Amino acid sequence: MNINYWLLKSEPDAWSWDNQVKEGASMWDGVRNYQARNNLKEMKKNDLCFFYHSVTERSIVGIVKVVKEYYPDPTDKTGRFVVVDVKAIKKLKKPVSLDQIKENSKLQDIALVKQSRLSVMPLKKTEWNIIIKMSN
DNA sequence: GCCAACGTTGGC
DNA sequence: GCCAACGTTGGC
Repeated sequence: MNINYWLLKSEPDAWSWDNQVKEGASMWDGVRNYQARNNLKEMKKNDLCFFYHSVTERSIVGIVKVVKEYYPDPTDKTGRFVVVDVKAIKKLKKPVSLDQIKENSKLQDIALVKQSRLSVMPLKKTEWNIIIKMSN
């Protein structure tokens, strides 16, 4: 099985890692950007995503797994956007901060660095592995 | 809290 | 279909 890797951003004030853990499997809703939506549509069951806290913390804090592939976002009246269901898998031993990511020359291509406003982005396996290493 | 970057909307 | 105006995101 071929797993793909992603990064999901959330403002911890709106939806935090702790919320995700408490909730178990839950919708990743509220995406209102087409590029991000297209990424959601690409996600397959069992794909893994980093959970990133934006704004206040600016760190990757945990890993979630896609447990249900995309379907229409019930919070979207226009019917244009979608959600996936994700579930918390594990917390990183050490959060990996945006600063650390920016300092790593191998991680300069990810959208977190290049396109700060995108909230759902793909990661290469190599990038995923580097970040995993940084968190240990 | 400010503001740059950028995506979206809507008038033309 | 262009582009100005506007709204939002997120780093600083």
